[in-house]
Amino acid sequence: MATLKQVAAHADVSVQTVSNALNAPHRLKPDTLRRVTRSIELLNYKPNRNARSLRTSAVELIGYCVPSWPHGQTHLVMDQFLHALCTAAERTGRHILLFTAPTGIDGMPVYDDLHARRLVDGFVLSQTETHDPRHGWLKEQRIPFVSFGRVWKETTQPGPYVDVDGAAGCATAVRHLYETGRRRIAFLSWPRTSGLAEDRLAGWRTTCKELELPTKDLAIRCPEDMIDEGARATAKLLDAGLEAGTPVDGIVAISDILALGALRELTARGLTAGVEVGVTGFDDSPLASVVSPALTSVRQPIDRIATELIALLTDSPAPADPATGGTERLLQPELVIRGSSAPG
Amino acid sequence: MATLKQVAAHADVSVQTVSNALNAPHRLKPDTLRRVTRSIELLNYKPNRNARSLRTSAVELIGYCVPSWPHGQTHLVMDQFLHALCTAAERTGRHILLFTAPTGIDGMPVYDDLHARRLVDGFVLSQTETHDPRHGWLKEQRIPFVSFGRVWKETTQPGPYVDVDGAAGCATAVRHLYETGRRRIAFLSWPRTSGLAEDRLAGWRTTCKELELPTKDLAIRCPEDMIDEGARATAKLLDAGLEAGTPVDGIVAISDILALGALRELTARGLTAGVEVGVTGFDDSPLASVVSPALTSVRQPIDRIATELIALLTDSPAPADPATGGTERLLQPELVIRGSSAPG
DNA sequence: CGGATTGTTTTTAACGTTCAAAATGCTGTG
DNA sequence: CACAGCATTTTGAACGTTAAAAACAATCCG
Repeated sequence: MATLKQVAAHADVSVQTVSNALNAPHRLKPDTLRRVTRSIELLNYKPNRNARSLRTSAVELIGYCVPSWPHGQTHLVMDQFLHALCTAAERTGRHILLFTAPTGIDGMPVYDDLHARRLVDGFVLSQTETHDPRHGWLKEQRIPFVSFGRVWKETTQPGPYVDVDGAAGCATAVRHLYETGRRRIAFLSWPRTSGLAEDRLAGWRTTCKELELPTKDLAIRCPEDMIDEGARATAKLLDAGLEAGTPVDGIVAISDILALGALRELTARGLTAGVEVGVTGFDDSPLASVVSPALTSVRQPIDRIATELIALLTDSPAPADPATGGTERLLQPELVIRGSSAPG
Repeated sequence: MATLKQVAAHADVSVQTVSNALNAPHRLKPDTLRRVTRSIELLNYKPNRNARSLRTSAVELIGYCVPSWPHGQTHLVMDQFLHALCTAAERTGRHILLFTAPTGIDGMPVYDDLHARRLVDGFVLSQTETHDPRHGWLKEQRIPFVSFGRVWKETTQPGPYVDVDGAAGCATAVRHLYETGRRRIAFLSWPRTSGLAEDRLAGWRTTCKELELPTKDLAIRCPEDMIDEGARATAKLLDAGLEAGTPVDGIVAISDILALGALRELTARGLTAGVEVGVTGFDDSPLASVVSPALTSVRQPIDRIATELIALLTDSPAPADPATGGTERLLQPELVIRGSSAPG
């Protein structure tokens, strides 16, 4: 494996000149640059990143803690997210280093260790919890990080974040169902403990109010994100609607999994999603396009999220430029319309 | 951030002694060791990995190329796999570095680059294709790697691998259906181009022959791994069975997704999976336990796979010990029985 | 008691890069 | 022609660690 020294000898210049050819080519006389470049190519020289990092104390690696999920639950778009994050990191010459850690504050020693040993420059957090302690901790330790997801119910965010406007996403879903003629639109949610859930729920409620649609008894909290729970909640909604003579004709689900449950319950009752009842999901997971009728779903702009995460983490500290907007980015999701809400 | 030098000064020993305290504690006098250890803790010293790597030229990082999937397809167990891989790597003090690369031979320069710049020591490959060119290439370049998945249709494997005995998995599934009284067991497969598919298909066919069950016209190749395709194939099987007066009563699917299609078609026809027809999937993805009836599925031993991958990659070159079995490991999957094959 | 043996600690020199400062060469100016 | 000013290149030192060899200390044996 060629080293700077060997390239220098080959090109008959000093070691530093070769280094400059790579890191500050404008400093070299065009002629020298050409000669050095040729030697680099000839010897197939690749700079040793460890030596570089030792000198500059920057490793160009970003830590990401691979979430471990409660049994039966999976992040259906995690592979998309990781791919996007990698790609975004690579665009800046960086890479993603995976690690595992206990959840919550118990995991912080691991983060600290990775940073102290100089395995990573900083972290991308995801799976932000309502009172996530990690952000404050990292900030206190002055360890660089950026979060995918806001820290809910805190007055101030303890660091830079990128998030998706879940309220807006659900609002769009409600409006879409309204435009396709639905007038009694229910919401399948998660337990109250999740800030994420409250955000999306609020989007549904506000928009229904705006459109003068009913909301009473139309929001159901499923204890877990499972198909069965979605089906059960849907059954409850349909039954109550029939009894009262005001049938539900739209269902906005907080996740694709719950929406799938709704689809299943509809099918079981001989109803067709997209005809009698419009259904939307959230995340546009791979499942959405694979079921039938295919599921209308709110898609998070994953590539954009990844790009912004990397930018916030690696760009020079907080350009107070109001145009790019400091260190907080709220991105708008997009509704992908398929058969479950509008047949044909 | 404390360095060896500072710790050495604090403990009043030489730098090398501190280094030894960490890397070869048996060489120190117990008394010295105690003193040094105390200083290390007091100063909260963490060795700088870059400096270490520079000196030893081992980075303790393993590269893994995050697969980018054709639209609509996802590896439903990828997050489980990554988690297991991380954990296994961490047990040996290593970590996983993610990267992206073009598929096939076009991606090799990326692998070469990462290795040459000393960002990684070696690679874990997955998504092995039938004539995967990567293995041979890496071997030629003497870049360490290990593969999850065999290279099919080659006389010799160009490197160490771990794989799951798909034929055995399907055989188990067939036997299980047989034991629950099924006598006409079909197989939902993928296109012929996949070695993986042929392996699993062979397991089904052989076992049916052994049990003297019919196989003619009972294997269907779905062009894509999608729920719809599984449903369509199932419909075809059920129709043909009815016509001939010999109804299909068992379905072994090569993936959970296809099995889900089978479940859907059964439901659509008013049949109950696990009662009239037994259905099994492959991979035990999160979906399997979340549908209803829950899906019986062949589970790959993911943790074991990850452990063996890391072991093969990092252990001293090929212990020719026949007990642990050289550099090729074929692991046995396990059938997870749920309602889709045996109600109640 | 001398010398070999073993156990413990220190010294010296690298690993491959970049930073900061110094040196060199060149151009133009008075 | 002396010299300031600039562009280009080289020198020397450092980043934090470990390998190898050397030094030192303690123990054993005849």
